[in-house]
Amino acid sequence: MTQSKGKFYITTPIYYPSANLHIGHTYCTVMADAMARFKRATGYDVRFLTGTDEHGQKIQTIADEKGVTPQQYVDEVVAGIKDLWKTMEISYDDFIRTTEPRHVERVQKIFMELYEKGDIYKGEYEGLYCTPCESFWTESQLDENGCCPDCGRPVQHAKEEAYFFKLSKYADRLLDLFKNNPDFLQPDARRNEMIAFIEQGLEDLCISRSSFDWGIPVPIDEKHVIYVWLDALTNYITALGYPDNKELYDQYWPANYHLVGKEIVRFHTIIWPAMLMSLDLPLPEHVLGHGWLLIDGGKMSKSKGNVVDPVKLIDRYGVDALKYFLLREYTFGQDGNFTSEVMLKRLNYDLANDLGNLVSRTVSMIEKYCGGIVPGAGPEEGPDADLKAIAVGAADRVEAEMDKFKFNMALEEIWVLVRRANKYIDETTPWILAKDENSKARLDVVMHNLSEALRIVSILIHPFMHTTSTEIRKQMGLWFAEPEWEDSKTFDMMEGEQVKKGNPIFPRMDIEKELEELEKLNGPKKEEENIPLELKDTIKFEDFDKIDLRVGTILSAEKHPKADKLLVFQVKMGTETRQIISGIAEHYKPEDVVGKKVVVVANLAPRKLRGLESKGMILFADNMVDGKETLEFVSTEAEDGNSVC
RNA sequence: CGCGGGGUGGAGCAGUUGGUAGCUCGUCGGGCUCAUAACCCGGAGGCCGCAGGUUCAAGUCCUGUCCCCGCAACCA
Repeated sequence: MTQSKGKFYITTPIYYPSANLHIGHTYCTVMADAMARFKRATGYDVRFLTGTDEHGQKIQTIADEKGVTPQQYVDEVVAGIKDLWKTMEISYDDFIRTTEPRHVERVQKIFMELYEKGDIYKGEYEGLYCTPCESFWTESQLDENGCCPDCGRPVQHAKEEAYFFKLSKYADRLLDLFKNNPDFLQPDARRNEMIAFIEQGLEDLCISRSSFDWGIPVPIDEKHVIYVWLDALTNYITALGYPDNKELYDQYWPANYHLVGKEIVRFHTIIWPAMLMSLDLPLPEHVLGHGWLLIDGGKMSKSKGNVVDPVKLIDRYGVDALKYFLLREYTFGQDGNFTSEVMLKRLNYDLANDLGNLVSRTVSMIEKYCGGIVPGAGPEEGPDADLKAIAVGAADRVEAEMDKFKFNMALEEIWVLVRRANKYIDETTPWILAKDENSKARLDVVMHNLSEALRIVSILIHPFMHTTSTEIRKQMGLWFAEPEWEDSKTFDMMEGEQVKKGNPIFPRMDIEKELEELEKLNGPKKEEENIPLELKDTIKFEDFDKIDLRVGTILSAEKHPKADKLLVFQVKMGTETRQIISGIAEHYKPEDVVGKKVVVVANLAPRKLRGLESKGMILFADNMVDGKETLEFVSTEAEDGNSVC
């Protein structure tokens, strides 16, 4: 075993269990896992942490809707998440849940530490309050008339008691952090964003809430619960036992890498460091913000119905295929497009054609020409030297790329070797050598060299796809030995192993057919099974009856002078003509809608939109055509002013 | 002048500190038959959005400009 090169602490975000995880979460976790395994393989003392962030109003609301307690609700979802990670063979060392007593207690201690330092104070969340909306607004959020941006009614100055963290106090030190440590946050582009954010002025952070109670109680004030920042971010140290059981903490903190999505970079590079500064603790060495997986160029979202479920892909293609694809296809830090076709192609070309086929042809030939026994080394000829050089040097190149978190390049380096080995077969033409008894010695050398190449490949891919690695080693007669990273830097280790042909490690797929299958898996099947729609809360008939729907005719329409997305309509409903504004400018030109008969919510409270009043709401149906969203009028031929029921 | 990302051969992308423009797929032609109709070789195809500037030298730095995409402001 290699001597330890030191500790390596890597974390994923703790995920919010308000829904099942999608491929984006999987992506992040797969990267962290690959890095953790790679670091373990190369001799580091690794700690890999993931978990779930389980408090907050949203969870409480969902649980209420489902008629269970928040704890029951998160227990169920989290069990599912752990199952997924188990299926995906994620090698985390610890899984922290923010509802666990160890976390709750430690967060409260940390709260007290900050409080005693004087960095938490009880203040008043002061703002402009809209009573009907139960919302606070800042000056800049108000509409042009100084009224509530939600309902357009006047707001009052109001105060609500809350606890604050003195974030502003650390602005200068945070700026220094970014300016003196260019490696702290990567990719670079994000750094400028953060600096700009700090320079525009940091406000103290409200870290408690009294409007809901699903959270960790503020230790000195039972009316409040600790809000997400202090609760969630601290998981990275509470999981290590800070502050009361510091053995692991002393061993692993500061984190080498926090892996996070680009949407939460700010929390991890401003709020989190500020809290650590206040606690007088070392800061994480690096925060890496990865990009998003986009579907058809847009964000994945439930409402678009384009969420990609990793479980379906794993069921069909296997864990290693999915991991390989995610790590190979995308550039760290950048958004990437996910489509089934791109994935299937990648799997076919790289895994089936290149790697799978290489294993298959090599094992076949050893069985056919060498009685299934890997021959020993022999004199070097022709392309041997080149193959050896690439094979033996691959590990260093992989290490260099992995140090930069370039998973795609690291895998590419391995595939350079895979392709070189395929080429080597063509160059040495073993099937011709086999025809001549005099070439037997050369044939043996060729088979030996190919076996070595595959042995090295099996070691190199182990951190990324260990199941495949194991299968290759099984077929190559190396089942008895654990892959050791350092062994990938030496040639000529094999002799006498008994190879055994198995099933293709990655069967080639018919992409057209697979696409159809995937389509079936996601699409119309639902209709047959009559799966209930995901709906808002059920309302009573009396509630529905409050809505007065009327038929109207659009007399005129024009673009809102001060807004891109809004159209201003004059709608005639029987005796009355009134102004209604809708956010459909991206879908309709004003001249196309004049004369349309529409259904209007006629008794909706008026509201100002960008300065103009809208009295009511026109109904539209959301329509997805070829992945593009359009809006269709809900129309009728009935007379203006008549009610719709 | 709200914030940010991006514009590189037909498609999708890489391009580190400036030094002959790469990869995968597709396409055209060829080779091979050990292998999962897989593998290997070769060709065609790019004024690196546009215009200036710095430099011996710029896709790579600077300025300006056009276009696309997120987010935010407004989608009752």
